[in-house]
Amino acid sequence: MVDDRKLAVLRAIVEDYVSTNEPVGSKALVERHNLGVSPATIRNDMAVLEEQGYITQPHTSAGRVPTDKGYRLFVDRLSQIKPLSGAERRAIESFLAGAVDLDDVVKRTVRLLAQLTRQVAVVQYPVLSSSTVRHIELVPLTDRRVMLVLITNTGRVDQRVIELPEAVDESRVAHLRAMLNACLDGCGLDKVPETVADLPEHVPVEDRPVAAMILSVLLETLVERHDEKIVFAGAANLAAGGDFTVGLRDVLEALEEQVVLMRLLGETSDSAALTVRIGSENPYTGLRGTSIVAAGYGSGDKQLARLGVLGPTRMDYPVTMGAVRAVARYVSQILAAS
Amino acid sequence: MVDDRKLAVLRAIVEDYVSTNEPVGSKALVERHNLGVSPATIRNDMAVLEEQGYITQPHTSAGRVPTDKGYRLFVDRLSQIKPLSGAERRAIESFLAGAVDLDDVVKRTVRLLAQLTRQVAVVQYPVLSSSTVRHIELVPLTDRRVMLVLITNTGRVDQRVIELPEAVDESRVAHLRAMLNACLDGCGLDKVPETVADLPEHVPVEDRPVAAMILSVLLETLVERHDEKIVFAGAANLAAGGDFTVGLRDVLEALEEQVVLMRLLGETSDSAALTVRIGSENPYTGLRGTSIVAAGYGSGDKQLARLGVLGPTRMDYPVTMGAVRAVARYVSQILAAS
DNA sequence: ACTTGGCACTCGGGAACACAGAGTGCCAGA
DNA sequence: TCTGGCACTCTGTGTTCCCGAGTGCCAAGT
Repeated sequence: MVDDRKLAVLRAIVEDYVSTNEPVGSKALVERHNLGVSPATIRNDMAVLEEQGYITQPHTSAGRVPTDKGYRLFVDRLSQIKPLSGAERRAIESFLAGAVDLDDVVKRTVRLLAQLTRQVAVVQYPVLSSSTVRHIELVPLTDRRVMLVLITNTGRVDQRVIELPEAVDESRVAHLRAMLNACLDGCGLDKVPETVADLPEHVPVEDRPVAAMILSVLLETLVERHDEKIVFAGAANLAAGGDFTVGLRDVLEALEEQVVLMRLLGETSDSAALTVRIGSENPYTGLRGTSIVAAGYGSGDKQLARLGVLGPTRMDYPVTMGAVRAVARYVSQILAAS
Repeated sequence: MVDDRKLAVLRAIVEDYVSTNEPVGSKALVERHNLGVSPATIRNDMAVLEEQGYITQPHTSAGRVPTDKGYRLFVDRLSQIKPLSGAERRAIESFLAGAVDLDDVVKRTVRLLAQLTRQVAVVQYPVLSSSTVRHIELVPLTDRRVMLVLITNTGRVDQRVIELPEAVDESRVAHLRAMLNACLDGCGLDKVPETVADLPEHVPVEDRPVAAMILSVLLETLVERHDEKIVFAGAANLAAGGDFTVGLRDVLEALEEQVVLMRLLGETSDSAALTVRIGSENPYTGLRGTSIVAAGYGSGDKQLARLGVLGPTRMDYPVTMGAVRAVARYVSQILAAS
């Protein structure tokens, strides 16, 4: 039914359409690729492919365009991820190596990815729950107010100002701080709730309200900030290729909607592998016409979060996938080293 | 030469053009505004205004459109900043009041401003140099590596990982930390360099290389992060109004170019007042056709940074200016309170 | 000196139309 | 199963035409 030549035709159609952005016809196809058969034969194949739903024609008697299903087949079976050139690899490496802290790593990564793929890049901050507590700091601001700073082994720093129920002097704060660090240093963030559960009982009675308040904020911080933070870059690339003159608005909206982005990147996050979501496979309405290529990254074997790019369905999947995979690997390296 | 009625005509043209987005002709003008004269008279006035460069016609025999110079005159002399409604004020207040830390304040502010003005909002993080050191923390990560965390009175937290020239144990780190805090607590950030200048001499000889390293990173942090951080939101609004179908790319690029944004917001930052920069007054090429309305904000009398919106030259200046001013004030309040 | 009505003129934008070109589907023959 | 040929169907483009909104100017009125 779908023999080898038909697959070759589909591949050729995808490749040509991606590079020219115009519906591709049977004649042009045999000219550009040496398929060894005549246009008429191709036409027959195309008719079959269309019936199967892999390609479609914008109007009667125009060339064919791949459908989402066609792209899917292309990605799954017809294409090979294209590795980056040596020069690109070196560029990535040196660019990422210059990062000074986690924020910087993320910022550089997202820019790099955007530039490399000429698409919109999206990077999720490392998920807290798979990291461990490196240090907890309590900084007295006034006598009824302290700042809680949480530092993790991935270099992430979270801060919250806490309004205390009563005035507390420095030494009590110092004591609480010491206690917190003693309990939690090196503790996995997902373990924190159970670890602190009975902590208030080990505290002098008069300190309990304060301790309870601090712990509740600490837990809140862990939960709320869980994986809330996502950054993107390269929105200008959306306006570049002639695609998206319509729908651009929706895409921009989705990009600013952290929740939507989260779901796009994360919904498949059980696997660290390269994930491609094509057009209508996408859960979000405004993102028909866009595809997402994402990969997990993390230090060592622990997966921390995901990153990827978002672009028109009509994108160069082999190259994009290569870039995303490479960047994910390099970021993992960098993070593992710090 | 430019008498009252001509000014009234200019005002009417700006108002009509802003609301309809179509060149406005003499007839429509007398219909919509009761100017008490005939279209022919208006035509004469318009001819003069055009000669003076305040308005122009896209093609011979089309209506008139304000020039940048025309908008400028409108903003300076013909319009009154429109205060927000009570409901809007309350909404702002409650929305900003929910912020938990500085990051959150900034994030909420930028979203609020974007939503309020239906334009792209831009907020610069408070400039470090006008804040003071609240606390400095050194966290040992490994024996040759510490994390430096700098907390300011505005709630800003900066972090840097430092590679030490030699192994250092906890107690030495604790000692250095104590010393740093003793010296710098409450110190204005702009005063830090001179304050720490002779610090290494007060340190045991064997600690000097480490101390010097830490101080140099601290100074770097102050300088580099000086006012580097800017966030924006509402890019989707660009695609909304029919403006910008062309040039959108440039605008998006500018938005991601921190440096450009900085200059746009900051170049007039000597004054805390409301600043409007219209179209070609703008230093950046890609931003012809866009205007910027910005204001300084800060706690108390100290100006910390600037915020504003960026939109098409054809924007509703009175409303936008009102919104920017109001938000700047509320943010200042919130920051002063924390 | 300013305002007004009248009038001829100028464009831009939309509708109607024709036409070339690319592409298809189908059929009969190899 | 492939191929060449042929008739057919579209889209996109260019042309022409016309309407309407708007202008500039002039001469007359206040």
